[in-house]
This record gives sequence, structure tokens and C-alpha cells, in this order.
Amino acid sequence: MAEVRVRFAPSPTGYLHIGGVRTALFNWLFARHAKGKLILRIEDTDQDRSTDEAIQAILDGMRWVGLDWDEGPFRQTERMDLYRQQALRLLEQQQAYWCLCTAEDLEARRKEAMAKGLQPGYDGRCRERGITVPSGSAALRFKASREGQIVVEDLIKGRVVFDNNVLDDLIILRSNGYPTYNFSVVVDDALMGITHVIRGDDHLNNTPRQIPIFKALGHAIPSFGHLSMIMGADKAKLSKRHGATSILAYKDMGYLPEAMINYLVRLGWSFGDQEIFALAELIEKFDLAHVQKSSAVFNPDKLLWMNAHYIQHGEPKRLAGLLRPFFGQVDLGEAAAKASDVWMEKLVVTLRERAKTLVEMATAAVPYLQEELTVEPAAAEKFLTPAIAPSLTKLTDRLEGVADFSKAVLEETFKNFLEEEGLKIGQLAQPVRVSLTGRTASPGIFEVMDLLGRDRTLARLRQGIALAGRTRP
RNA sequence: GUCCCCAUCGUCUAGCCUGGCCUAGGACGCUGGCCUUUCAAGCCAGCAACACGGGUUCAAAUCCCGUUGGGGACGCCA
Repeated sequence: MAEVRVRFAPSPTGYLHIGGVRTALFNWLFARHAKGKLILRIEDTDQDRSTDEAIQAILDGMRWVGLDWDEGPFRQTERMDLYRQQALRLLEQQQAYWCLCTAEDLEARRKEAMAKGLQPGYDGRCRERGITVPSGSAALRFKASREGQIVVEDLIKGRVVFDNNVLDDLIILRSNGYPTYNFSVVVDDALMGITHVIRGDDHLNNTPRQIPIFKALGHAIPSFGHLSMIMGADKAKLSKRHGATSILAYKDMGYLPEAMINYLVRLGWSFGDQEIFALAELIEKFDLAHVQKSSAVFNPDKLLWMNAHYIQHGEPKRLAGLLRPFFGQVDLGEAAAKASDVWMEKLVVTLRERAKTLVEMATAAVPYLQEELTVEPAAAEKFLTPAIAPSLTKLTDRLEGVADFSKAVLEETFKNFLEEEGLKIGQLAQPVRVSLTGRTASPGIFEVMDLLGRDRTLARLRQGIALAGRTRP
């Protein structure tokens, strides 16, 4: 069995979006599963719309989700001679011909045909003109067969049959000398030895136009697998209208790459009822046979749930590292920079059950990094009352005497204190919580004390007592 | 308009190929409960789908045909 070679071939006309990442992911998984190669090819033959920034965004996006490639990135604009050479070869073989029709003319004829309800394709006007040396600008068209049919045995969709009479003669070389998409893909897929073309559904109709070109070039035809599209909630193809679709935007929103991967792979592929997959497991289990034929709606809620799952189960050390850049967003970049890695891991462990994204986690971390605690007025109003001040004072004195400021000892001391005072935990926990965090909701108070450390815990409790003891209007 | 693809809970899906085990399973979300020092997390329960119509068959979510609906493509874009 020959080596499997697949490719991901984005065009750099915009950022790398969710749909593109999924296509890349399925190719990547297919290649890794088969121990084959993934080739990254940038299809930048559209001079007007391709940008270097977009190329960079694609590479950054791929790297962020951890999809690496074995060859490339190749840029089609660096392979122009190749396409021209191959195109001219087809001309020599009389499988292509010069066309003098202008773009404007073609556009007008297309509209006219559409209006009449006819097929809008090229009418073949120059097909038999036998133009050998074109004067001025001319495009080169592929001479397609008009009879018979093309059968595609699609790896995902199954057998798809196209009648050749619905196809027209497509341009392979523009009058500016650049190849068109349908030609450059074929040349590259052929020359790069691609064995499986796994791409979006929107290319299914291009397949019967590309197969004859493979044949004309004298090259073996690869297998094809067409992935269904990802839709927005309105069931239309996912686009900018559906919010942040750039993959890097999800990075900024505090999503974990593994959550993204796991979510995306389940959007169209399944392995029984399993939802959570480690990467190694995906490589082992992935196959095209279980890829859904129908399109899928992107569900942000499930992605969020998936992210929460990975935050909750991920390695604290790694999570802590990923979290650090987010403190800038909450104006605590400096404080965070001073915090040790060990402390940061502890922070992650205490906050992870309450944060669905790294952004949420950074926000939740504010009370623990703040030098001067911001206390929510409503929280103080409700729980830091004069009535509680004596108990709070006594508790603080007691805590002050604790030598080992660990969670277990703290908890034991606290419980003993409650018993002696005849208090219930509910009566004192909230005042302590508000003193310590300034909020009514937080992780368990002993975890908080542990995180804050002795000095800050005691200082904040004293501050809480002061707040509780002060007279109010 | 023409061609192509698709069709199971609101959403992602299992089941479909190889009909019976399906009074259709799981997940997200939603609702309720439990746990509980708050909030979460966790656990338990509940709501909720085979688009429609014909066939084939003893039997159809599963096979066939049609209808409807959705999507995609029809470019000197990719």
C-alpha cells in the first residue's frame, strides 16, 4: 500500500475560520491515522484578494490548534512556471484552446442565459476557432468532453454521477497568465502525489471538472472525500455574520485548543456515544466511514461545555501557563507576573470548576491578585453587619494563633470554633467569604485562605471586621 | 433556472450499509431534585426526534420511488 498523502489547501483571502480548521483537522487526522503525510499548500493565485497577513493568520491558527504539517507551506504563486508549462502542454495536445472572449462579454452572456433560464456556462464560442498565436490577451480553456458522464466514488458521500453535458470548458490560464483554481489544484495534487483529496462539500461540483484534467495530464486520479459544511444557527454557511469565526478569536476568548479540536471533530464525526477524546485516541479511531454526510450547525454552548471540561481536567501546570497572558485583560498583568508558578497552579485548581474559559478564570482570579480588595457594596451590606463583628473578631484572633495555615488545619480550627461558640457554619461562612473575596460567591473559604496565605487572610478579615463594625445610616 | 448534496430530539449525534434486539440510545442546552459554607462542579430525574406520502416485506428510522424542506455549485474567486 502506497503512502497516504493528503493536503490542506486554504486560500489566504481572509482569516482561518472554524470550517477551515475542521477540514484541516480531518485531513490531519486522516494522515496521522494512516501514518501518511499532510501537505500544506497556500492557494494564492487570486492576486487581488490574497494577503501575506492572511497567510500568517492561517499558519498561526494551525499552530495554535496544534495541527502540524509534513511538507510546505507551498505557495502556488511560487509555482507559476509549472502551471504554465502544464497548461501549454495541454494546448500542444489539443486538449486546450485559446479563447478571446472578454470577461465583460462572458459576464453579459452569462446573465442573458440565466435570464432565459438556460445554463449559464461557457457556450464554447472559441472552441473550434483554432487560434494558434493569440494577438493581445487571451485565456486558455480546457477542452472538456461533452458526452458521457463522470462517476465519483466519494469516500464520504458515496457514488455521485455527473453528466458531462452540464459541464463547460473552463479557463485554466487567465489572460494575465495566472492559472485558475481548478487547474492549479489539479496540477499540484498531481505533482505532489496527493492520494486522497479531503475537502469541503462546496468542491463536490468541481470534482467532475478536475478529473478530466488529471486524465489529460496523464496522472492517476486521487480518491475524493467531501466534507459537509458547518452552518450557523440560521443554517446558512458559517460566515462573519455568525460572530467570531476566526480560529484565533477563540484563543483570545480563552478557549483551549484541545477543546476546539474535540468539539470540531465531533461536528461530523462520531465514535458511538463517545464525546471526549484524547488526541492520541482520535488518531487511532478516526476514519472517514463515520463522517456525517449532512451539514452541522455550529453550537457555541457545546463548545463552551467542552472547554469547561478541559479546564476542569487539564494539567494545572499547563493551564497556569496558558492563563497568564489573560491577566492583562483584567489589569492585573503586573501582579500576575510576580506570582510564582506554584501559586498560579494552586489558583487554577481552586478556580477551574467555576470557569468555562480562561477569560472567566482571569476574572475570577481578581480578588486573589488584587493588593487592595474591592468589596462589593451589596455583599458588605448584607453580610458584614455589626451583629457579626464580635464573632468575626474572635474567629480572626483564633486563626491568628494557627501555626500551620493549611486547608485542613484551618477547617478544623474553624469547625471547633463554631462548636464552642454554638454557631452554625452558615452564619459565619458568608461574612468570612465577603471579607476575603469581596464577593458572595467564591470557592470554599478554606481554599481561599490557603490561596491568600496567612498575612492577607488575616488582614482581610480585620478589614471585614472594620467594615462590619462601622455604623451605617 | 440547471446541476449536485443532505434530511433522527432546539443543536451535535448513535442506530441505517448487513430490516426484527428501537415503546429510538448518548451529549449540549433547558427544567426539577440531591449534595452543600456561597457559587459552581458532580450525581439523579424529566421534557424533547425517525420531514411527508407511497411502495417492498410477516416486519421499515433502516430498502425503493416521489414530494417537501434545507444547503451547495453554476466566475479570467478559491
